[in-house]
Amino acid sequence: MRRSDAAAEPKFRRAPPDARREELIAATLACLSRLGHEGVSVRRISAEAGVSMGLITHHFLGIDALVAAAYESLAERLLAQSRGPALAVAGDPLEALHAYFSASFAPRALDPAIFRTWLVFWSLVPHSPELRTVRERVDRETRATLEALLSRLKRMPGVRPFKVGAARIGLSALMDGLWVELSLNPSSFEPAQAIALCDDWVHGLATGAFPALLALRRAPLHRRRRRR
Amino acid sequence: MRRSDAAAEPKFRRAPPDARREELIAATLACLSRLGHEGVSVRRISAEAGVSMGLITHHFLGIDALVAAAYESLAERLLAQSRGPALAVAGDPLEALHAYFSASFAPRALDPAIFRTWLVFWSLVPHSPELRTVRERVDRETRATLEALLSRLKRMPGVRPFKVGAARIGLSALMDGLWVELSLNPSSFEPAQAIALCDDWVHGLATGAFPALLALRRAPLHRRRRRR
DNA sequence: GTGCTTATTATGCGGTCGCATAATAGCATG
DNA sequence: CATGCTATTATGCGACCGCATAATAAGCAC
Repeated sequence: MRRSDAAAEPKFRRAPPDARREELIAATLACLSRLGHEGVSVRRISAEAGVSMGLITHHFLGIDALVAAAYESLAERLLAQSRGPALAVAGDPLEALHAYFSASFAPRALDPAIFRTWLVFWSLVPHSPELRTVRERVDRETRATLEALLSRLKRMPGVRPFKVGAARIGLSALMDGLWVELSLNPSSFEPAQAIALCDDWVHGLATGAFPALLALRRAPLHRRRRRR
Repeated sequence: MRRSDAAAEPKFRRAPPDARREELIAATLACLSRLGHEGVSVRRISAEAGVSMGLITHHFLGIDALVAAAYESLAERLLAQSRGPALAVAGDPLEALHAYFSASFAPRALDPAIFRTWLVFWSLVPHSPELRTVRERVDRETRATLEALLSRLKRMPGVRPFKVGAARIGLSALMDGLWVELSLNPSSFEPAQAIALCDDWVHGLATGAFPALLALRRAPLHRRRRRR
């Protein structure tokens, strides 16, 4: 094989660490979305990335750190996809929220593969400190985004005052629940209905239909009474 | 060891199939709640039950059928725990719904082990026809329960008419979302707040705060128009 | 008791897993 | 063109996996 000596192509390419890390993250997401929890495997992920197993332990502290990085990557992407359209609406807070809902229930957000991936993350949260850390940061961003939108709504004239924090809990729960059901059983209802239910919820919030969420004027401390 | 000949205890006991099946289901639930998806293992489950691996394939068509049976067992138990208190309230539909919420967010329903188990079921749904079948039946029962409660509410004087089916979708999504968040992060809010949010949602529904859920009087067929 | 049914166990096989360790080679630097 | 750093591969090891198959024995009918 004398001829190949000169044109011998390298047996592997040496990539800058950051690029390699991105490749591994992409491969991880591909495995998780295709195989679910069975995709969490050093062998599978490295094969998907077209590299050898050792690279994972070399570029990450371990498989858990890699999965956590993948979680962060996907979560940031999804958040950006929902937040972008919402923040693009400058005026009416109701429309901004509607844009957020529409983007959150767009087809690409309802891809079953994403749900499969998410289940893996959820099931790893209790056992993986790295994943829990990432999740806390991602959660904080998501909360901040939703609370910002709700705060805009609250400042709108004619809107009954409400507790932003508590409202965010309810709204994100409603959205998550709708997303889960739609992911598990796409035929159970239309995405448009999910959006309408979220819009309705916001409407109820704005019109003061939720007694427990109303921001009541607090009495001065010395006048507070505790029911017994 | 002549002595032991007479008192030789049996090497195993022969159980009636139904009882053995229950034991295996219990062992399965124990493994799933303790180990999550790693608990789905013929070896682990049979060890947990104190029997040999072969028994699983003997009493069930396979591991998938066993897991499906475990899903059904747990789901029925949880449903009964929530439905019982709700149906025990004969009078006020609002109180019946409140009882349903209270039971659904009681400590035993928020056990992290249950969530871990549930994640396994969810992630198996796409791949296991048996599990999907069971899930459809369980879902139908849950839907029926909630819709019955909502129908009672709808018949209450003074309550604005609404679409029961659509309302059920929203309410169960809200409940599921709250349950997921609480299971993932028990310290993010109090169970009592989850109950209050559900009560609020029902209050909004009853007072007609949800435009898209209002049961509008339908125009006669020949007068229907489709917007373009 | 005796025998039959079948619930139950024991064992082996091929495969994949994570991990550790040693060898290799790309590539920048001089 | 030589050299060193380190990204990368290759390989072996022990453990666990699901599955299949043959052997065993519990307990009921007679």
